[in-house]
Amino acid sequence: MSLDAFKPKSEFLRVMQERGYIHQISDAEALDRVLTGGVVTAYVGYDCTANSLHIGHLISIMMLRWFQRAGHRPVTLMGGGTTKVGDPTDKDQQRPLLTDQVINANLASIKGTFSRFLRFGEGPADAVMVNNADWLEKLGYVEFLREFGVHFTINRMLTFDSVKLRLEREQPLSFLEFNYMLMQATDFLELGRRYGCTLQMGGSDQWGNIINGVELNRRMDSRQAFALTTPLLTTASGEKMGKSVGGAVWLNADRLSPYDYWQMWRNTEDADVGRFLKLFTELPLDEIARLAALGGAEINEAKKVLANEATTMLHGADAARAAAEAARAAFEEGRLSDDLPTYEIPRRVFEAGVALAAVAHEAGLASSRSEARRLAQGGGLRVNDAPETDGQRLLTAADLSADGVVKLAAGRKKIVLVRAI
RNA sequence: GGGGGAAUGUCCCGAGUGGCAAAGGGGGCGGACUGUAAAUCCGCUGGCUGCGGCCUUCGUAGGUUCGAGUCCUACUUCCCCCA
Repeated sequence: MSLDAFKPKSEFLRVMQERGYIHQISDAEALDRVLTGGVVTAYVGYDCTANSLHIGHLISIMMLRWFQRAGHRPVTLMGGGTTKVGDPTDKDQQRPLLTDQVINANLASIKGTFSRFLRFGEGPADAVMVNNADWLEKLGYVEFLREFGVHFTINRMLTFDSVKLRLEREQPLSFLEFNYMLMQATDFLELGRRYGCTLQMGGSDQWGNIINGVELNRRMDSRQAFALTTPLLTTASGEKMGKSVGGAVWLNADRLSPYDYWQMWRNTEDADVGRFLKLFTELPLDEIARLAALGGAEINEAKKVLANEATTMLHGADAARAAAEAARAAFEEGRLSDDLPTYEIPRRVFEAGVALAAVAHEAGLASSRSEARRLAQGGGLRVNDAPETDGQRLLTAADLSADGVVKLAAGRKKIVLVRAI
């Protein structure tokens, strides 16, 4: 099964292959035939453990987008039901169980992201969003066991990585979590029955879970279904991708500002530029090849294109332009811009004087006051561009500009405007 | 059922004669060098602080001791050997 020699005829698989989205396909030739034969329905599942998706989800969202562009129907499956159980894949221990309220709030908060990438509606290739709580919660335990449990052997389940790794790492795997893969498999079956869905996509870690669904479709409904997974996204230096100022790269603007999102892309390593342009923008391949070939400092132009394109897709052209301009002003001219992250403090606090470390902490430049003091001592904290090694130093009205703003920076790239109100 | 081991800084791996805020890595953050890159070198990496200190950490709960990550008891989870 050499995918390298595989020459897909379908538009969708051709794009997937050219742009580097494919890690494994269960039966590439057969899937290719189905895709050239008419409209196909495919789904990706998303759990609701947080109130925002993050960059790790973006690659699969882009796949659904290309899928729709090729004339097919994407389904986004929200794991309202499966999140109650928790996917043990890649986790050393069970996560705290989430309540219905939290799960539903998360689900609502995530929904908006998809509408930026996919066209939803009633047409044949319009995207559909479903929640697996709709069918999973109706199932009774004995019914579940009799209907689906008979199709799974413990012997086989123990061979899947999600289970095997936990056992090998000497970590407990609860019976609750052990059921997760059955639930995901029944999702695939249910979507096959409801929407004629025959393809499930996801990250490479989902391969085992997806294959279970493929087999369940065959055993129970004699439906031929397919699995397609993407490679794990890492940077050229081997890091797992998904870091930005202070943590995960969230897709919701209230968790990571468009400016910081833009910055994350702008700081891509040279060696990743071409790969990321292919995965996270829709620029033509020849244009990407040209950009990725830029040498030396010129490749910074390619990084800006990447940041502009990716930010536009998620947050819109206006937000992307504002982010690009704020970054240009801050880094290329040393000017301030209103689009830089801002933190507000009552003016009278400045008049009384506040410890620099306290402000730096509250404005998000350090995770504690102690850390802010250490940052200052190490020479990484700047007030209005002047290094300040004493975290105890008081900020006063004298530090404010005419506009009532003081610029704080942690390192070269983290800048916050503290505004007196 | 019996016997022997293991759990450490809430990111990970890991050392730890009863005096320990606890060695060393990795990761992360900051500095230098650059191109807002990589590589390299250097520093920091529990919280609060009036900088004199105070508080909270070594699977969980008790106990011994002036003092416990270190000793004792019970419990939880995992590994190995015997049945």
